[in-house]
Amino acid sequence: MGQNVYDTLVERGFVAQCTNEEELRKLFETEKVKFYIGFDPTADSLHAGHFIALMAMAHLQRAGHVPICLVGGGTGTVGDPSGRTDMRKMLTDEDIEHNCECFKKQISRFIDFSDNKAIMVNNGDWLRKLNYIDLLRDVGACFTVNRMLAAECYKQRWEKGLTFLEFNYMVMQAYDFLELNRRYDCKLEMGGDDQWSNIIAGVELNRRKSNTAVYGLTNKLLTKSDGKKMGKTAGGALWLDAEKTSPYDFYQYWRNVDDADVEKCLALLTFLPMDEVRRLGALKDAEINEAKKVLAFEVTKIVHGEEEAKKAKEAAEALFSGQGSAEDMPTIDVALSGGEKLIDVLTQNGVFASKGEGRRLVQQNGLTLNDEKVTDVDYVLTAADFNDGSAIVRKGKKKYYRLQSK
RNA sequence: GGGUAGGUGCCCGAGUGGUUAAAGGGAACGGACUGUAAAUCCGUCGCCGUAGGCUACGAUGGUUCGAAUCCAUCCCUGCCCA
Repeated sequence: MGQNVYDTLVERGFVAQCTNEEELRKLFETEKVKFYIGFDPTADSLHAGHFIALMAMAHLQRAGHVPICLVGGGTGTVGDPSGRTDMRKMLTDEDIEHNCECFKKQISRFIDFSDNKAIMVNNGDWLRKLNYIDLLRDVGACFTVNRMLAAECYKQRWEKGLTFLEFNYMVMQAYDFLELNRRYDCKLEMGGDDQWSNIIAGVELNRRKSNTAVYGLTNKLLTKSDGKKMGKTAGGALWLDAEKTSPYDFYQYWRNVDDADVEKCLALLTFLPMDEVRRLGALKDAEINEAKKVLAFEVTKIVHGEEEAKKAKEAAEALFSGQGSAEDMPTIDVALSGGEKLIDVLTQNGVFASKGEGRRLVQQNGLTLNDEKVTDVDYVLTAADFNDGSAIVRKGKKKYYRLQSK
């Protein structure tokens, strides 16, 4: 113990920008700080990008501070333009509500809400009731357009145009911070580094309206060493929902991160002590695979639980070490009535997006059935392909599927 | 409202009457190499398929033997002016 959480966050690589490092550090020492992070309900699951924020939140909670998890039932109706080149899709009220519920469930898995150790709020509760004129007079007067226009987060939009609707996002988020400060004495807002403009807007609004000193802190975004965003898979985002990204795929994602990113990920995404993180991160060449295994296991454990993490790990090791006969690969039921073409079956079950893709894969030697390369595009499945009712299909090098005859 | 530049495949972006399923790049996918890494190299990259066909260049109509390319109307976006 003893280390200031602020330093913990710095040491683990979370901190990108802070409004006032010295005062915030002091604040952490002198009181239980209520702090908030907002999550806009843009989809029905959180993803890897949110996870890093949740980890930061968890570190602070472990240090005795109180997280306020805000789901953006109000701000979600507007859509944050920060750093984006395109306008966000407008969501229906039903979608927003549904997504908020999904977020709440997921957040509850990472943050301890027992005994008022954390608070969950929805900004729709206050934003949706606001009266336009009142808000303009009360809050709008505190912002100058000149300053807003200078904000970094809109730069991307100068080419494409920014709607007035989106331009207001910053005002709403700033208002959230003011509201949370009034309701809960919330003194700190955190968020991804892309939120910096919105966060300082809130800090300034609090000062103007309440003459209150509050703070802002941004987390580094999860990027690869080459600067590209991390947490993207072929199918899009790396979701925390097991239905959208299976624990196995989730495990594999981290198992395969670049060498250069392993240490950073261990620090940000696991609770391992830093000396262990550094030890693992220092491993070289093939050795670093050990670090990746630890990373994948630890992250999967936090997100999906120890059971699932073990299963994912075992499945992966079985598949990659020898001939895989693991139970945990995606299973496809096949009703053999004679004449089923392998490609058709796999296409129908979404393994290929189209038959053309499957045909191509076979032509390029990328499809394996029970450890034998499939060379015939029109290969027809027979009972002989199934051992004990199942056949193993491998797509490319790493993707396995089990066909099960019924 | 006026002027002007645009809307092309997952994304960016060339193309301006036939040889264009549409250059180039990125992403993605497969192969080689490896450490289930990166980098690199090779291949693929609308759908169905033997040929061949079908669907596609904002939308709808039209001109033409033939249109992403020409015309009309409409929708959307940027910029400038009001």
